[in-house]
Amino acid sequence: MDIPPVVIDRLPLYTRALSTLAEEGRDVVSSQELGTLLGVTPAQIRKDLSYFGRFGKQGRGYNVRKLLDELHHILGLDRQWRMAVIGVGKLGRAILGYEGFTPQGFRIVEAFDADPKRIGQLIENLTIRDANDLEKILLKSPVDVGIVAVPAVIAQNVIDTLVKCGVRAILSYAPIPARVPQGVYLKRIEPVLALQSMAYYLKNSPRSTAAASRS
Amino acid sequence: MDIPPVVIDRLPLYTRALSTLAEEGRDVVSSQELGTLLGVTPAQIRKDLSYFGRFGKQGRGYNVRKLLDELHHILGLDRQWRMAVIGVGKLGRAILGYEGFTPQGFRIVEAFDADPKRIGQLIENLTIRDANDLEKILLKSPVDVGIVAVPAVIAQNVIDTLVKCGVRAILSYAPIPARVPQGVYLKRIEPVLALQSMAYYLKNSPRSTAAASRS
DNA sequence: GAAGGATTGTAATTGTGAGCACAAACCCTT
DNA sequence: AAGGGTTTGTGCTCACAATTACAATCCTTC
Repeated sequence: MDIPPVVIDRLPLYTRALSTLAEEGRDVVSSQELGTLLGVTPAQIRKDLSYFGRFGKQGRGYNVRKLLDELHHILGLDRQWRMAVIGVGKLGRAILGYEGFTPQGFRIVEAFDADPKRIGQLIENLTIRDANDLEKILLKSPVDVGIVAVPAVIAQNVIDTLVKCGVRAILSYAPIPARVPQGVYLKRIEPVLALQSMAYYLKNSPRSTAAASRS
Repeated sequence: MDIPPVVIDRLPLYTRALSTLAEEGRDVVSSQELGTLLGVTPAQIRKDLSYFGRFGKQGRGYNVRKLLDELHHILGLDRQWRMAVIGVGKLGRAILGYEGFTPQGFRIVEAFDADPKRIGQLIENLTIRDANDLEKILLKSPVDVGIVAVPAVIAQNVIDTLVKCGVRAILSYAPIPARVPQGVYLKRIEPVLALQSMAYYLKNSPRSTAAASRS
Protein backbone atom coordinates (compact mmCIF):
# COMPACT_ATOMS: atom_id res chain seq x y z
CA MET A 1 0.00 0.00 0.00
CA ASP A 2 1.33 3.37 -1.00
CA ILE A 3 0.51 6.42 1.07
CA PRO A 4 0.33 9.87 -0.58
CA PRO A 5 3.19 12.14 0.52
CA VAL A 6 0.72 14.94 1.37
CA VAL A 7 -0.75 12.65 3.99
CA ILE A 8 2.66 12.01 5.52
CA ASP A 9 3.26 15.77 5.57
CA ARG A 10 0.08 16.30 7.61
CA LEU A 11 0.75 13.67 10.26
CA PRO A 12 3.30 15.82 12.13
CA LEU A 13 0.66 18.54 12.39
CA TYR A 14 -1.65 16.08 14.07
CA THR A 15 1.01 14.94 16.53
CA ARG A 16 1.73 18.54 17.50
CA ALA A 17 -1.91 19.34 18.18
CA LEU A 18 -2.30 16.09 20.10
CA SER A 19 0.75 16.91 22.23
CA THR A 20 -0.81 20.21 23.20
CA LEU A 21 -4.09 18.51 24.06
CA ALA A 22 -2.27 15.86 26.10
CA GLU A 23 -0.47 18.56 28.08
CA GLU A 24 -3.80 20.18 28.78
CA GLY A 25 -4.95 16.88 30.25
CA ARG A 26 -7.47 16.10 27.56
CA ASP A 27 -8.37 12.41 27.27
CA VAL A 28 -10.47 12.34 24.13
CA VAL A 29 -10.75 14.46 21.00
CA SER A 30 -12.98 14.28 17.93
CA SER A 31 -11.85 14.77 14.35
CA GLN A 32 -14.18 17.76 14.38
CA GLU A 33 -12.32 19.51 17.18
CA LEU A 34 -8.88 18.55 15.88
CA GLY A 35 -9.95 19.92 12.51
CA THR A 36 -10.94 23.36 13.74
CA LEU A 37 -7.75 23.44 15.80
CA LEU A 38 -5.63 22.87 12.70
CA GLY A 39 -7.70 24.44 9.95
CA VAL A 40 -8.35 21.10 8.28
CA THR A 41 -11.65 19.35 7.54
CA PRO A 42 -12.60 16.54 9.93
CA ALA A 43 -13.07 14.16 7.00
CA GLN A 44 -9.52 14.79 5.90
CA ILE A 45 -8.16 13.83 9.29
CA ARG A 46 -10.24 10.66 9.47
CA LYS A 47 -9.23 9.65 5.97
CA ASP A 48 -5.55 10.32 6.63
CA LEU A 49 -5.63 8.19 9.77
CA SER A 50 -7.54 5.42 8.01
CA TYR A 51 -4.47 4.74 5.87
CA PHE A 52 -2.80 3.33 8.96
CA GLY A 53 -5.56 1.70 10.95
CA ARG A 54 -8.65 2.34 13.03
CA PHE A 55 -7.75 4.39 16.04
CA GLY A 56 -11.05 5.97 17.02
CA LYS A 57 -14.27 4.92 18.67
CA GLN A 58 -17.57 5.78 17.06
CA GLY A 59 -19.66 8.18 19.04
CA ARG A 60 -16.66 9.08 21.16
CA GLY A 61 -13.62 10.22 19.20
CA TYR A 62 -9.93 9.46 19.60
CA ASN A 63 -8.04 8.75 22.78
CA VAL A 64 -5.46 11.54 22.76
CA ARG A 65 -2.63 9.59 24.38
CA LYS A 66 -3.20 6.47 22.32
CA LEU A 67 -3.44 8.27 18.98
CA LEU A 68 -0.37 10.33 19.80
CA ASP A 69 1.61 7.17 20.55
CA GLU A 70 0.39 5.52 17.38
CA LEU A 71 1.41 8.51 15.26
CA HIS A 72 4.78 8.71 16.96
CA HIS A 73 5.33 5.09 16.11
CA ILE A 74 4.13 5.49 12.52
CA LEU A 75 6.37 8.49 11.89
CA GLY A 76 9.33 6.99 13.69
CA LEU A 77 9.35 9.65 16.39
CA ASP A 78 9.70 7.08 19.14
CA ARG A 79 13.46 7.02 18.72
CA GLN A 80 16.41 9.41 18.55
CA TRP A 81 17.65 10.74 15.19
CA ARG A 82 21.22 11.91 14.83
CA MET A 83 21.89 15.00 12.75
CA ALA A 84 24.92 16.87 11.43
CA VAL A 85 24.99 20.57 10.57
CA ILE A 86 27.23 21.61 7.70
CA GLY A 87 28.07 25.30 7.72
CA VAL A 88 28.17 27.32 10.93
CA GLY A 89 27.82 30.85 9.70
CA LYS A 90 25.08 33.03 11.16
CA LEU A 91 22.38 30.64 9.94
CA GLY A 92 24.21 27.50 11.03
CA ARG A 93 24.75 28.91 14.51
CA ALA A 94 21.07 29.78 14.81
CA ILE A 95 20.28 26.18 13.88
CA LEU A 96 22.76 24.86 16.44
CA GLY A 97 21.14 27.03 19.07
CA TYR A 98 17.56 26.14 18.23
CA GLU A 99 15.90 24.37 21.14
CA GLY A 100 13.03 22.94 19.12
CA PHE A 101 14.80 19.90 17.71
CA THR A 102 15.88 17.98 20.80
CA PRO A 103 12.45 17.67 22.47
CA GLN A 104 11.24 15.98 19.28
CA GLY A 105 14.04 13.45 19.23
CA PHE A 106 16.24 15.19 16.67
CA ARG A 107 19.70 15.76 18.09
CA ILE A 108 22.58 17.59 16.44
CA VAL A 109 25.71 15.54 17.10
CA GLU A 110 28.22 17.02 14.63
CA ALA A 111 28.93 20.43 13.15
CA PHE A 112 31.22 21.20 10.21
CA ASP A 113 32.70 24.25 8.55
CA ALA A 114 35.44 24.93 6.03
CA ASP A 115 36.63 28.22 7.55
CA PRO A 116 39.88 27.62 9.51
CA LYS A 117 38.90 30.37 11.93
CA ARG A 118 35.80 28.42 12.91
CA ILE A 119 37.28 24.91 13.03
CA GLY A 120 37.92 23.84 16.61
CA GLN A 121 35.58 26.45 18.07
CA LEU A 122 33.12 25.25 20.69
CA ILE A 123 29.56 26.28 19.85
CA GLU A 124 26.59 25.03 21.82
CA ASN A 125 28.71 22.21 23.32
CA LEU A 126 29.88 21.05 19.90
CA THR A 127 33.39 21.26 18.52
CA ILE A 128 33.32 22.52 14.95
CA ARG A 129 34.99 19.99 12.66
CA ASP A 130 36.85 20.54 9.43
CA ALA A 131 34.46 20.17 6.50
CA ASN A 132 37.23 18.40 4.62
CA ASP A 133 36.97 15.57 7.13
CA LEU A 134 33.22 15.24 6.54
CA GLU A 135 33.42 11.83 4.91
CA LYS A 136 35.96 10.45 7.36
CA ILE A 137 34.01 11.55 10.42
CA LEU A 138 30.56 10.57 9.16
CA LEU A 139 31.77 7.09 8.30
CA LYS A 140 32.93 6.59 11.88
CA SER A 141 29.99 8.38 13.46
CA PRO A 142 27.02 8.07 11.07
CA VAL A 143 24.09 10.46 11.17
CA ASP A 144 20.53 10.06 9.94
CA VAL A 145 19.98 13.63 8.79
CA GLY A 146 22.23 16.28 7.27
CA ILE A 147 21.35 19.93 7.70
CA VAL A 148 22.88 22.04 4.96
CA ALA A 149 23.55 25.68 5.87
CA VAL A 150 26.32 26.56 3.44
CA PRO A 151 26.42 29.15 0.62
CA ALA A 152 24.49 28.24 -2.53
CA VAL A 153 27.57 27.73 -4.70
CA ILE A 154 28.90 24.80 -2.69
CA ALA A 155 25.58 23.37 -1.49
CA GLN A 156 25.21 20.77 -4.23
CA ASN A 157 28.73 19.63 -3.54
CA VAL A 158 28.04 19.21 0.17
CA ILE A 159 24.81 17.38 -0.56
CA ASP A 160 26.59 14.98 -2.90
CA THR A 161 29.15 14.25 -0.20
CA LEU A 162 26.43 13.62 2.37
CA VAL A 163 24.72 11.20 0.02
CA LYS A 164 28.01 9.43 -0.56
CA CYS A 165 28.31 9.02 3.21
CA GLY A 166 24.98 7.24 3.32
CA VAL A 167 22.91 10.12 4.66
CA ARG A 168 19.37 9.52 3.41
CA ALA A 169 17.57 12.61 4.70
CA ILE A 170 18.69 16.16 4.06
CA LEU A 171 17.27 19.44 5.27
CA SER A 172 18.63 22.16 3.06
CA TYR A 173 18.59 25.88 3.77
CA ALA A 174 20.53 26.63 0.57
CA PRO A 175 18.64 28.52 -2.15
CA ILE A 176 19.19 26.02 -4.95
CA PRO A 177 17.01 23.35 -6.56
CA ALA A 178 19.32 20.60 -5.32
CA ARG A 179 19.06 17.16 -6.84
CA VAL A 180 19.40 13.92 -4.94
CA PRO A 181 19.25 10.30 -6.12
CA GLN A 182 16.26 8.04 -5.58
CA GLY A 183 16.00 6.85 -2.01
CA VAL A 184 17.33 10.07 -0.53
CA TYR A 185 14.84 12.50 0.94
CA LEU A 186 15.33 16.21 0.65
CA LYS A 187 13.33 19.05 2.14
CA ARG A 188 14.15 22.65 1.47
CA ILE A 189 13.60 25.65 3.69
CA GLU A 190 13.16 28.62 1.39
CA PRO A 191 11.99 31.84 3.01
CA VAL A 192 12.79 33.92 -0.08
CA LEU A 193 10.60 31.77 -2.32
CA ALA A 194 7.80 32.07 0.23
CA LEU A 195 8.13 35.85 0.21
CA GLN A 196 8.21 36.02 -3.56
CA SER A 197 5.00 34.06 -3.99
CA MET A 198 3.29 36.19 -1.36
CA ALA A 199 4.41 39.29 -3.26
CA TYR A 200 2.21 38.16 -6.13
CA TYR A 201 -0.86 38.20 -3.94
CA LEU A 202 0.08 41.49 -2.30
CA LYS A 203 0.42 43.04 -5.70
CA ASN A 204 -2.73 41.57 -7.17
CA SER A 205 -5.26 41.96 -4.39
CA PRO A 206 -6.36 45.38 -3.20
CA ARG A 207 -6.38 45.92 0.55
CA SER A 208 -10.13 45.83 0.85
CA THR A 209 -10.85 42.77 -1.27
CA ALA A 210 -11.32 39.38 0.29
CA ALA A 211 -8.94 36.72 -0.99
CA ALA A 212 -8.01 33.21 -0.03
CA SER A 213 -5.27 32.85 2.55
CA ARG A 214 -2.80 30.05 2.32
CA SER A 215 -0.12 28.53 4.41
CA MET B 1 -9.19 34.24 -14.54
CA ASP B 2 -7.99 32.48 -11.42
CA ILE B 3 -4.49 31.05 -11.24
CA PRO B 4 -3.79 27.94 -9.13
CA PRO B 5 -1.64 28.72 -6.07
CA VAL B 6 0.75 25.88 -6.96
CA VAL B 7 1.56 27.74 -10.14
CA ILE B 8 2.35 30.93 -8.24
CA ASP B 9 4.58 28.93 -5.92
CA ARG B 10 6.61 27.68 -8.87
CA LEU B 11 7.20 31.05 -10.55
CA PRO B 12 9.90 32.13 -8.06
CA LEU B 13 11.79 28.94 -8.92
CA TYR B 14 11.75 29.94 -12.55
CA THR B 15 12.99 33.45 -11.83
CA ARG B 16 15.87 32.08 -9.80
CA ALA B 17 17.01 29.72 -12.54
CA LEU B 18 16.63 32.47 -15.12
CA SER B 19 18.75 34.83 -13.00
CA THR B 20 21.54 32.26 -12.92
CA LEU B 21 21.31 31.79 -16.68
CA ALA B 22 21.34 35.56 -17.23
CA GLU B 23 24.47 35.90 -15.12
CA GLU B 24 26.09 33.20 -17.21
CA GLY B 25 25.32 35.31 -20.25
CA ARG B 26 22.76 32.98 -21.75
CA ASP B 27 20.38 34.63 -24.21
CA VAL B 28 17.86 31.89 -24.87
CA VAL B 29 16.59 28.86 -22.98
CA SER B 30 14.09 26.15 -23.82
CA SER B 31 11.47 24.77 -21.48
CA GLN B 32 13.32 21.49 -21.85
CA GLU B 33 16.56 22.86 -20.44
CA LEU B 34 14.86 24.89 -17.73
CA GLY B 35 13.00 21.76 -16.75
CA THR B 36 16.06 19.58 -16.25
CA LEU B 37 17.67 22.43 -14.37
CA LEU B 38 14.79 22.57 -11.90
CA GLY B 39 13.55 19.02 -11.84
CA VAL B 40 10.23 19.94 -13.45
CA THR B 41 8.68 18.72 -16.69
CA PRO B 42 8.96 21.08 -19.69
CA ALA B 43 5.22 20.92 -20.25
CA GLN B 44 4.60 22.10 -16.72
CA ILE B 45 6.74 25.15 -17.25
CA ARG B 46 5.05 25.99 -20.55
CA LYS B 47 1.62 25.57 -19.06
CA ASP B 48 2.46 27.66 -16.01
CA LEU B 49 3.73 30.48 -18.20
CA SER B 50 0.72 30.24 -20.50
CA TYR B 51 -1.48 31.49 -17.68
CA PHE B 52 0.13 34.88 -18.09
CA GLY B 53 0.84 35.20 -21.77
CA ARG B 54 2.96 33.95 -24.62
CA PHE B 55 6.59 34.66 -23.91
CA GLY B 56 8.39 32.11 -26.08
CA LYS B 57 9.15 31.64 -29.72
CA GLN B 58 8.44 28.31 -31.38
CA GLY B 59 11.51 26.52 -32.54
CA ARG B 60 13.70 28.77 -30.42
CA GLY B 61 12.71 28.93 -26.76
CA TYR B 62 12.51 31.83 -24.34
CA ASN B 63 14.60 34.97 -24.26
CA VAL B 64 16.16 34.74 -20.81
CA ARG B 65 16.24 38.46 -20.05
CA LYS B 66 12.74 39.12 -21.36
CA LEU B 67 11.13 36.20 -19.53
CA LEU B 68 12.92 37.15 -16.33
CA ASP B 69 11.61 40.70 -16.57
CA GLU B 70 8.10 39.47 -17.28
CA LEU B 71 8.13 37.15 -14.27
CA HIS B 72 9.54 39.88 -12.05
CA HIS B 73 6.69 42.10 -13.11
CA ILE B 74 4.07 39.38 -12.66
CA LEU B 75 5.28 38.49 -9.17
CA GLY B 76 5.75 42.10 -8.15
CA LEU B 77 9.48 41.73 -7.71
CA ASP B 78 10.17 44.92 -9.65
CA ARG B 79 9.69 47.00 -6.53
CA GLN B 80 10.86 47.18 -2.91
CA TRP B 81 8.93 45.42 -0.15
CA ARG B 82 9.23 46.65 3.44
CA MET B 83 9.40 44.06 6.19
CA ALA B 84 9.37 44.03 10.00
CA VAL B 85 10.88 41.31 12.16
CA ILE B 86 9.15 40.58 15.45
CA GLY B 87 11.33 38.77 17.95
CA VAL B 88 15.11 39.13 17.95
CA GLY B 89 16.25 36.08 19.83
CA LYS B 90 18.78 33.77 18.21
CA LEU B 91 16.46 33.08 15.29
CA GLY B 92 15.41 36.69 14.83
CA ARG B 93 19.02 37.84 14.77
CA ALA B 94 19.88 35.24 12.16
CA ILE B 95 17.01 36.58 10.05
CA LEU B 96 18.20 40.17 10.52
CA GLY B 97 21.66 39.12 9.40
CA TYR B 98 20.56 37.11 6.38
CA GLU B 99 21.89 38.67 3.20
CA GLY B 100 19.50 36.87 0.86
CA PHE B 101 16.48 39.16 1.26
CA THR B 102 17.81 42.54 0.12
CA PRO B 103 19.05 41.50 -3.34
CA GLN B 104 15.53 40.28 -4.06
CA GLY B 105 13.89 43.54 -3.06
CA PHE B 106 12.81 42.51 0.44
CA ARG B 107 14.19 44.89 3.03
CA ILE B 108 13.88 44.65 6.80
CA VAL B 109 13.09 48.14 8.05
CA GLU B 110 11.93 47.50 11.62
CA ALA B 111 12.74 45.03 14.39
CA PHE B 112 10.78 44.47 17.60
CA ASP B 113 11.22 42.60 20.85
CA ALA B 114 9.52 42.57 24.23
CA ASP B 115 12.67 41.95 26.31
CA PRO B 116 13.78 45.26 27.95
CA LYS B 117 17.41 44.11 27.70
CA ARG B 118 17.11 43.98 23.92
CA ILE B 119 15.09 47.13 23.35
CA GLY B 120 17.29 49.95 22.11
CA GLN B 121 20.10 47.64 21.04
CA LEU B 122 21.54 48.20 17.58
CA ILE B 123 21.59 45.00 15.52
CA GLU B 124 22.53 45.01 11.85
CA ASN B 125 21.97 48.76 11.63
CA LEU B 126 18.51 48.52 13.17
CA THR B 127 17.41 49.82 16.55
CA ILE B 128 15.31 47.21 18.33
CA ARG B 129 11.92 48.68 19.18
CA ASP B 130 9.59 47.86 22.05
CA ALA B 131 7.10 45.23 20.94
CA ASN B 132 4.44 47.08 22.92
CA ASP B 133 4.77 49.95 20.45
CA LEU B 134 4.21 47.62 17.49
CA GLU B 135 0.87 49.11 16.53
CA LYS B 136 1.95 52.69 17.05
CA ILE B 137 5.11 52.34 14.97
CA LEU B 138 3.61 50.28 12.16
CA LEU B 139 0.82 52.77 11.69
CA LYS B 140 3.37 55.55 11.17
CA SER B 141 5.78 53.43 9.19
CA PRO B 142 3.77 50.70 7.46
CA VAL B 143 5.36 47.48 6.25
CA ASP B 144 4.23 44.99 3.62
CA VAL B 145 5.44 41.85 5.34
CA GLY B 146 5.73 40.76 8.96
CA ILE B 147 8.29 38.14 9.91
CA VAL B 148 7.32 36.36 13.11
CA ALA B 149 10.19 34.91 15.14
CA VAL B 150 8.69 34.83 18.62
CA PRO B 151 7.97 31.86 20.92
CA ALA B 152 4.97 29.73 20.00
CA VAL B 153 2.83 30.82 22.94
CA ILE B 154 2.64 34.47 21.88
CA ALA B 155 2.87 33.97 18.11
CA GLN B 156 -0.87 34.04 17.46
CA ASN B 157 -1.11 37.21 19.49
CA VAL B 158 1.63 38.89 17.47
CA ILE B 159 0.05 37.75 14.21
CA ASP B 160 -3.30 39.18 15.26
CA THR B 161 -1.66 42.50 16.02
CA LEU B 162 0.11 42.55 12.66
CA VAL B 163 -3.16 41.89 10.89
CA LYS B 164 -4.77 44.70 12.86
CA CYS B 165 -2.01 47.00 11.62
CA GLY B 166 -2.89 46.19 8.03
CA VAL B 167 -0.04 43.78 7.34
CA ARG B 168 -1.30 41.44 4.65
CA ALA B 169 1.63 39.04 4.28
CA ILE B 170 3.21 37.14 7.15
CA LEU B 171 6.17 34.81 7.21
CA SER B 172 5.98 32.81 10.41
CA TYR B 173 8.77 30.79 11.98
CA ALA B 174 6.62 29.90 14.98
CA PRO B 175 5.61 26.24 15.33
CA ILE B 176 1.87 26.80 15.48
CA PRO B 177 -0.97 26.37 12.96
CA ALA B 178 -1.68 30.10 13.04
CA ARG B 179 -4.95 31.37 11.66
CA VAL B 180 -5.37 34.56 9.67
CA PRO B 181 -8.47 36.18 8.17
CA GLN B 182 -9.31 36.09 4.49
CA GLY B 183 -7.16 38.42 2.46
CA VAL B 184 -4.08 37.93 4.61
CA TYR B 185 -1.37 35.62 3.32
CA LEU B 186 0.60 33.42 5.65
CA LYS B 187 3.54 31.16 4.94
CA ARG B 188 5.13 29.05 7.61
CA ILE B 189 8.71 27.91 7.90
CA GLU B 190 8.67 24.66 9.81
CA PRO B 191 11.94 22.72 9.91
CA VAL B 192 10.70 20.37 12.62
CA LEU B 193 7.68 19.29 10.57
CA ALA B 194 9.98 18.70 7.61
CA LEU B 195 12.22 16.49 9.72
CA GLN B 196 9.29 14.58 11.15
CA SER B 197 7.86 13.70 7.76
CA MET B 198 11.29 12.63 6.53
CA ALA B 199 11.59 10.38 9.59
CA TYR B 200 8.67 8.39 8.22
CA TYR B 201 10.54 7.61 5.03
CA LEU B 202 13.79 6.90 6.86
CA LYS B 203 11.99 4.44 9.05
CA ASN B 204 10.02 2.78 6.29
CA SER B 205 12.56 2.39 3.52
CA PRO B 206 15.60 0.17 3.96
CA ARG B 207 18.93 1.64 2.93
CA SER B 208 19.22 -0.44 -0.21
CA THR B 209 15.70 0.02 -1.55
CA ALA B 210 14.97 2.68 -4.13
CA ALA B 211 12.31 5.14 -3.09
CA ALA B 212 10.93 8.38 -4.39
CA SER B 213 12.67 11.53 -3.25
CA ARG B 214 10.72 14.67 -2.59
CA SER B 215 11.42 18.26 -1.93
C1' DG C 1 13.01 30.59 -50.95
C1' DA C 2 11.92 26.01 -49.72
C1' DA C 3 12.74 22.28 -46.56
C1' DG C 4 13.93 20.42 -42.23
C1' DG C 5 14.46 20.51 -37.42
C1' DA C 6 13.14 22.41 -33.11
C1' DT C 7 10.10 24.24 -29.72
C1' DT C 8 6.04 26.59 -28.19
C1' DG C 9 1.11 26.86 -26.72
C1' DT C 10 -2.89 24.29 -25.75
C1' DA C 11 -6.83 20.86 -26.25
C1' DA C 12 -7.72 16.49 -24.42
C1' DT C 13 -6.71 12.91 -21.27
C1' DT C 14 -5.24 10.90 -17.18
C1' DG C 15 -4.39 10.71 -12.40
C1' DT C 16 -4.98 12.03 -7.78
C1' DG C 17 -6.55 14.12 -3.72
C1' DA C 18 -10.33 16.46 -1.12
C1' DG C 19 -15.06 16.62 0.32
C1' DC C 20 -19.57 14.54 1.00
C1' DA C 21 -22.73 11.58 3.01
C1' DC C 22 -24.18 7.62 5.30
C1' DA C 23 -24.13 3.10 7.53
C1' DA C 24 -22.03 1.06 11.48
C1' DA C 25 -20.68 1.44 16.06
C1' DC C 26 -20.40 3.34 20.50
C1' DC C 27 -21.74 5.77 24.97
C1' DC C 28 -24.93 7.61 28.10
C1' DT C 29 -29.21 8.25 30.15
C1' DT C 30 -33.43 6.90 31.76
C1' DA D 1 -32.50 -2.70 28.32
C1' DA D 2 -33.83 0.40 24.96
C1' DG D 3 -33.41 4.69 22.65
C1' DG D 4 -31.19 8.96 21.40
C1' DG D 5 -27.32 11.50 20.28
C1' DT D 6 -22.46 11.29 18.53
C1' DT D 7 -18.68 10.24 15.88
C1' DT D 8 -15.99 7.10 13.20
C1' DG D 9 -14.55 4.80 8.79
C1' DT D 10 -15.22 4.68 3.95
C1' DG D 11 -17.40 4.29 -0.84
C1' DC D 12 -18.49 7.69 -4.10
C1' DT D 13 -18.33 12.01 -6.48
C1' DC D 14 -16.23 16.06 -7.83
C1' DA D 15 -12.55 19.26 -8.80
C1' DC D 16 -8.26 20.27 -10.16
C1' DA D 17 -3.57 19.67 -11.46
C1' DA D 18 -0.15 17.08 -14.23
C1' DT D 19 0.84 14.86 -18.43
C1' DT D 20 0.30 13.78 -23.14
C1' DA D 21 0.21 14.82 -27.76
C1' DC D 22 -0.04 17.57 -31.64
C1' DA D 23 -0.85 21.54 -34.69
C1' DA D 24 1.13 25.99 -35.33
C1' DT D 25 5.10 28.61 -35.66
C1' DC D 26 9.71 29.98 -36.00
C1' DC D 27 14.75 29.78 -37.25
C1' DT D 28 18.41 28.05 -39.98
C1' DT D 29 20.54 26.11 -43.72
C1' DC D 30 21.20 24.96 -48.26
